[in-house]
Amino acid sequence: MARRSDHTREEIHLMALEAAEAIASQEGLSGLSARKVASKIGYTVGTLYLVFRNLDDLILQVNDRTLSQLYQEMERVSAKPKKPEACILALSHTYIEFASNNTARWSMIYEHVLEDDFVLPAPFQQQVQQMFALVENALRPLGKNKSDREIAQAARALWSGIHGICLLALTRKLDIAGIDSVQDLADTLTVNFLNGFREN
Amino acid sequence: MARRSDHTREEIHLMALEAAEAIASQEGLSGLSARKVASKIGYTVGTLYLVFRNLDDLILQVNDRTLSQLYQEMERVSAKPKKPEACILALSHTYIEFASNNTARWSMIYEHVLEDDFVLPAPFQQQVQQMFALVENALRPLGKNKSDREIAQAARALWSGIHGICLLALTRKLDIAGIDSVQDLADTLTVNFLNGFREN
DNA sequence: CGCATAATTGAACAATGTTCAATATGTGCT
DNA sequence: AGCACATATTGAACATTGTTCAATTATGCG
Repeated sequence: MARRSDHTREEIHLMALEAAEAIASQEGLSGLSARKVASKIGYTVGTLYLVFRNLDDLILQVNDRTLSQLYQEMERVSAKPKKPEACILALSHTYIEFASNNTARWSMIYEHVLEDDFVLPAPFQQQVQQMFALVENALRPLGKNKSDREIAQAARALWSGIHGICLLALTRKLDIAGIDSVQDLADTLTVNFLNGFREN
Repeated sequence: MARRSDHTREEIHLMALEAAEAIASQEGLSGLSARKVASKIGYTVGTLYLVFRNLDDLILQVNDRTLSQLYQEMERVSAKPKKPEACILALSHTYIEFASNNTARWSMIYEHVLEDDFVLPAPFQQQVQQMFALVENALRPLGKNKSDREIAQAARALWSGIHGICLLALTRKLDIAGIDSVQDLADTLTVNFLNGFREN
C-alpha cells in the first residue's frame, strides 16, 4: 500500500491526470477506467475519489489540459507575423496537425458527452474563447468595415467548419483518408470562405 | 416468456430497432442497453444476440435508419426547384432542423466510435455519399468551369463545415445557444463560402 | 400422444463507476 | 520510548454493463 504522505493531494492529482492522458492516448476514452488510472499511479480506486469528484471530473480536467496544449501551439504559430490569409491557413494546419498527432486525446474532448443539465466549467469556456480570439484577430484585417459581432460570428463559423472537417475525417465517418486530404479539405473551406469574406 | 413463433426473426429485428430508437431518443446513447431494448420488446437479452451480432451492430443499424430519414428530408427539399444558393441554404436548414429535432439520435451517429480496424458497412458509406451528392448537384451550377473533383471537394468541405457548426452548437461545446444562432452561423459559413466559390 | 427440433431463457462472467466501513500509518504528547 | 489519536488509504460491496451458452420450454410432426 502506498504509504501515507508519500504524495500530497496535489501530487496525486497531477499523477492521475498524467496517467489518464497516457491511457487515453493509447486506448481512447473507452479504455479509460478509474481502476486503470489508480493502479498506474500505485494507488487504489478509492484514493482517486478523494481527489476527483468522479470520472467525469477527471476527464474534464484532462480535456482542459489538452485544449490548453492545443491553444499554446496555435498561439505560437499566430505570433509569427504573416499576412492574414496565411495566418488563418497556418492556424488551421496547426489545429489539424495537433488533432492528427493526438487523435485519441483530441477526440476525447468531443466524445465526452455532458449531462443534460451540466454547464461547462468557466476555465473550459475561456479556453474556447481564447482560441476563437486568435482566429478573430487574423480575420479582422480582412474585414475592416465589419463590426466586432460580425468578426466574431465569422471566426466561429469558419473554425467550427474546420473542426467539422477534422472530426469527420479523423473519426473516419467521411470517405477520405490521410492527413493531407484533411488539410486539402480545410484549405478549400478556408480559401473560399476568405474569398467571400474579404472586402473589395 | 414470449412464445415461440410469436414473431419471426425479421419482426424481432425491426421491433428491436424501433425500441432502441425510442430509448436513444429519450435517454441518449449512454442510456441504451441490451437489457433495456430486450425488455421493451418483451424478450430477454439472449434473444437480441440471435438477431444482432452485438450492441455495436444494433447501434450501427439504428444510425443507418436515422441517416436514411435525414437524407429523405434533404432530398424532398432539394427536389423543389430553387436557385443554387437558395438550395444550399435550404439543405443546410433542413440538416440543422433535423439535428435539432432529433438531437439524441443524430448525435448517436457521431458519438458511436468505431474500433480501430473497423470499416464502415457499405450501406452506411453510400448514405453519406448520397447526401454529398445533393450538395454537389446544388453546387455545380455555381462552378461551371470547375472539375467534378473540385465540386466534390467543395461539397465535402462546406458540408463538413455545416456539420461541425451543428455539432459544436448542439453538444453545447460552443458558447452559443438556440437553433436560430446555429442557423445564423451556418448561413455565415455558407454565404461567404459561396461568394468565394462562385465564378465571375 | 410423444418425441424431436428449435426458439427462448436467464444464470454466469468479467468489467464498469461509486461508496464507505475498516485498516494501516504517521504524528504528537506524555 | 510508548501510547493514542487522527487521517490517508484501502478494498470489499453494490448495481449495472456486454456477452455467452447450457438448460428449459413450446411447437409441429409423425
